[in-house]
Amino acid sequence: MRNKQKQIQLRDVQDVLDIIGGRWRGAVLASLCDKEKRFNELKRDLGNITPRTLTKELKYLEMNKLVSREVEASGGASVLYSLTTHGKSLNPLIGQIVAWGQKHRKVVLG
Amino acid sequence: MRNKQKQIQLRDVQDVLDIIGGRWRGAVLASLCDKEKRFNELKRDLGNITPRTLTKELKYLEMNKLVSREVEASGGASVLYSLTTHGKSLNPLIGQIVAWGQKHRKVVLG
DNA sequence: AATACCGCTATCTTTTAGGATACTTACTGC
DNA sequence: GCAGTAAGTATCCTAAAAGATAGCGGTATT
Repeated sequence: MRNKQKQIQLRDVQDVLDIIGGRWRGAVLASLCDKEKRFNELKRDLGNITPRTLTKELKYLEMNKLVSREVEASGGASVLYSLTTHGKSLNPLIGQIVAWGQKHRKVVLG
Repeated sequence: MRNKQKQIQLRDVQDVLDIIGGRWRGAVLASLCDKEKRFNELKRDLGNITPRTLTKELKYLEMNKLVSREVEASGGASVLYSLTTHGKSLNPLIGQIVAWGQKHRKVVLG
């Protein structure tokens, strides 16, 4: 049983790393933590992500219920991406990641 | 300034995800959180990782001072991999990852 | 001497992620 | 009606990650 538990944990770790891993997903989420954003705003924010990749990442995150996409009804074309409640629950996790990252840099460089 | 801060955070997130990200690294670390292990023990633990990949991941983690490798002097060939102090500092983070992962599965499936 | 396990390394192939670039549709303002 | 911006799609290409498979040097086991 102990072993089964462990297997589940490993699966959890892999799941989560799948979600926030990769070159961009974590960054997209982190950027949306700040506030909701539009497509091109995100694009600028992330520096040199290509639209193709950004689209894919956003779709993936939507599928995983972390991000919601809403078209603003009236006015010009404008789509808002924001974190869902579930997505927001990642916030403390990302906070810890950032904190550890800063510590890590010191350890490796120092 | 606010924006610069944000840039730094994004870099941190990406750094960390580089380390614990990918298909296997997080799982290797999580498995070692439990206790120190030998090569084949890790291999069995992780299910279907190939030796080639496991070797590479372990080397990477060693380089980043997260894992230490020690050959047991006497007796049969036996190598112990364990977390360094720095590696252990990842423990709470991994704990949170597991916790969030479990919650996430419920949200996505439920 | 034969078998078997440990800790790998080597080679080869497949899969995947992601970049580059161009194009499209829809609306706004002039 | 033309340019500009937003929000993407479509197509093609490359590099890197990881899988499959085989083998090797050592030890210990019988």
